Amino acid sequence: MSLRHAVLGLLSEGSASGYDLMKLFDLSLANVWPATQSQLYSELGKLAEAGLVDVTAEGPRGRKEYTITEKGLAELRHWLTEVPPARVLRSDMLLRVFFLGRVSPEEAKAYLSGQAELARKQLEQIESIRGLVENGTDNLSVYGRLVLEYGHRLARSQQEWAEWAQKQIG
Amino acid sequence: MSLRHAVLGLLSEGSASGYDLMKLFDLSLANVWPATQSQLYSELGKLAEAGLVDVTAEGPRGRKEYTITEKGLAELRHWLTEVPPARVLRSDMLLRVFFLGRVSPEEAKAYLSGQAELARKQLEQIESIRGLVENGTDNLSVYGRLVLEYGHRLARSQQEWAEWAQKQIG
DNA sequence: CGATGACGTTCCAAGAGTGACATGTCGAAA
DNA sequence: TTTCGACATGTCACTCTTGGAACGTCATCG
Repeated sequence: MSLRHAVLGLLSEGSASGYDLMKLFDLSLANVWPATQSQLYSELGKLAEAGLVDVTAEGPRGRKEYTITEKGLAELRHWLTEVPPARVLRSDMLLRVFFLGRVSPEEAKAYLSGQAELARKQLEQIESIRGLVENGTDNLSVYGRLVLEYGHRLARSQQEWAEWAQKQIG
Repeated sequence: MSLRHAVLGLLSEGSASGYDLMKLFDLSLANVWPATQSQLYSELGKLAEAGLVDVTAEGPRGRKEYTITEKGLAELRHWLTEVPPARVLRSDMLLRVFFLGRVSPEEAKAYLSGQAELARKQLEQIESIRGLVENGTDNLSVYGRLVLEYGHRLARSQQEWAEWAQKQIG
């Protein structure tokens, strides 16, 4: 049910077409709430039907510009302040750890060291992105930096954990 | 596609019925890969059809005991060692952070402090669970402790981040 | 002028996941 | 003996997510 709010959130920063939103998704929310093109367009349709957004302009190539309505804004605020975030952590990576006893200690260690390496790379990537969005005073940038910091801490934790976990084996 | 491997993983530690697996899920994998009863039973059906598990006994009340086959074990090992973990992080909690600019700084801070509190509680909970599974030398316990440690570090990171983030606002 | 690449939308099939409902059996305690 | 809680499986309808196909437009470069 959160894709709906992701879309409302982006539209609350300014009107956009489905195509625009796709690009926005890719460069801001992609790591937090991925969505495909087909999902986006169908969600926009539903949102319009529900009166949470309006089509406020039609451009060339059938372009439709969507604008959030008062009702949509109210829904967004309601979600932000009153709906408790549902935590559903689903981690393929951790699931495997449970069953590492099924393979040799060497293979288990290899898995964990692979994860450490992956986390290290991600850390680097985040640091490089950080430089790019250092300035930027729009809401999405300001709060996006908080999210980025979260990602940074998470990646560091993950790396340290994976290194620690390797030592626990064998 | 991972529920399938979660089930194979549990069955690799010993035969069990759907009902048994449900309980196992709840107390070990629940925080890593939640599953509902209906999902479990239908997955067991598919697994049996695919020859990755066998029904090796039928007990009272229609109980069916499932046992992993050689083919199933092979699939499990293949997944563990050769299939790269797909990382899909989807976080309702972080998604909201992006849009915190839509509400007042006070509300934004309240949200973050709520998250800090939640992480703190989770940390406590993990510490209490830790005491319970301290001993236990079966594979699920040994590797389960690695997962628990991950959860512990994650919760601590999250708490610290939420406290830090609050200070960035206003 | 023609090709190409970015723009832009819509539809569809299939698989996952959710939550509720239906349908019983068995053992033990009141 | 009735009733209750644990045991036990299965089905249904719905939503979410994925990935791809199909279709067409506009501007620009050679």
